[in-house]
Amino acid sequence: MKLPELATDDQGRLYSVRMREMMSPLNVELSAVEALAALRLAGRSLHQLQERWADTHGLSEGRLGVMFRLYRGGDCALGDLAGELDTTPRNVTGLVDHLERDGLVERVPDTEDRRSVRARLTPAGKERIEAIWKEGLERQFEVVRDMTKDDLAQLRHLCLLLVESARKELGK
Amino acid sequence: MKLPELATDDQGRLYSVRMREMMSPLNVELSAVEALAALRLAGRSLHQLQERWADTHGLSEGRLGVMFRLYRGGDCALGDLAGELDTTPRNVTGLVDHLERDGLVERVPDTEDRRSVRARLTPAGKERIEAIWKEGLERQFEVVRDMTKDDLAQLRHLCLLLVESARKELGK
DNA sequence: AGGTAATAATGAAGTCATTCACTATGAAGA
DNA sequence: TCTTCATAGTGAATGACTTCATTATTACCT
Repeated sequence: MKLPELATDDQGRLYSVRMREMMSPLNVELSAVEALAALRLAGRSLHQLQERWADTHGLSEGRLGVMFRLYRGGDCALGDLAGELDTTPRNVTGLVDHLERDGLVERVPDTEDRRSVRARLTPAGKERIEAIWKEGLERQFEVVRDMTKDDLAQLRHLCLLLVESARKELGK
Repeated sequence: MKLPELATDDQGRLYSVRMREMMSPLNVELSAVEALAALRLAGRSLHQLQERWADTHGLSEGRLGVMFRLYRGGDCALGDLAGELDTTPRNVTGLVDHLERDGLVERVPDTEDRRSVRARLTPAGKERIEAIWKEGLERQFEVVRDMTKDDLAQLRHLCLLLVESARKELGK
């Protein structure tokens, strides 16, 4: 997995040399293409980082997300978990299957709605997440070491703008 | 798949209401966590958008990436494809398997290095990618409609900074 | 009440992507 | 040469995630 060759433009901003070489003959406006490609690449890179770290604790990014949500927000119906974690109900079923098999989460029937199944951290699960979440945070700080708070706020804003826009497209 | 509730802060920037509610009792600096979560969310949203669109043309995001690379850059050894598409050689094998099964790409032995296998667009594959790539571009423009060129350049830069940083972490 | 439609979770089947192991080939050095 | 080591692609196994279909419950509606 070779890194894409990056260079700095006249405004001091990074760009992918290969992408510009490949796309410029097409004579189209590149800023959108480059930004979206960079975002996808960054997303994949962060995903890999998270996945690898989670793996050292016997978890995955998705399962970690479930556990952290349960730790911070208390037990929760599977369907609601799907909404909050931005994934499908079917996928949550799989993640919880795995966590349950490992004894970190248990399924609890919902007394109010018998269609529902709630997920809850077991004592072992709580212990596990308490032991690692601070380290996870540290790793996030590490990866943004070179960025200012304002950079981060701007990045957040631009990403959420895209989320809104993508949602609009997806909805129709 | 319920959307996360977004609001605007005092600087006019979007943020996730739920995330702040869940994280603020922890009393940690949120800008990194929020930015990285937003980026991952945006990445997933764009992925979904691409995947759905590609599917209407009988493709997937990954297979589309392979085809576009072959279209713009000519035929290419599988391993090099992996490097350029930021994925693993094994994954490229799978994508090319699928594309070959569909008659869009063919494997060609490399005369210079008999270990190597090169991928090449078939005439049908070339026709397919020529028919759709402009529409794909239009869809990208659509999704960034609300953003200025400078926004996009800044987004690109910040994302590539993160890519560099993540690479450093991954490398060790 | 009784029938219809929405909702919650899951089974089935498939793709993408990863890691590890294996094979075949190439390259470099004693 | 021949031994060793690196490289290219792929098989096997696994996990995440998706869509579609199915089952169970709940809500609605007249």
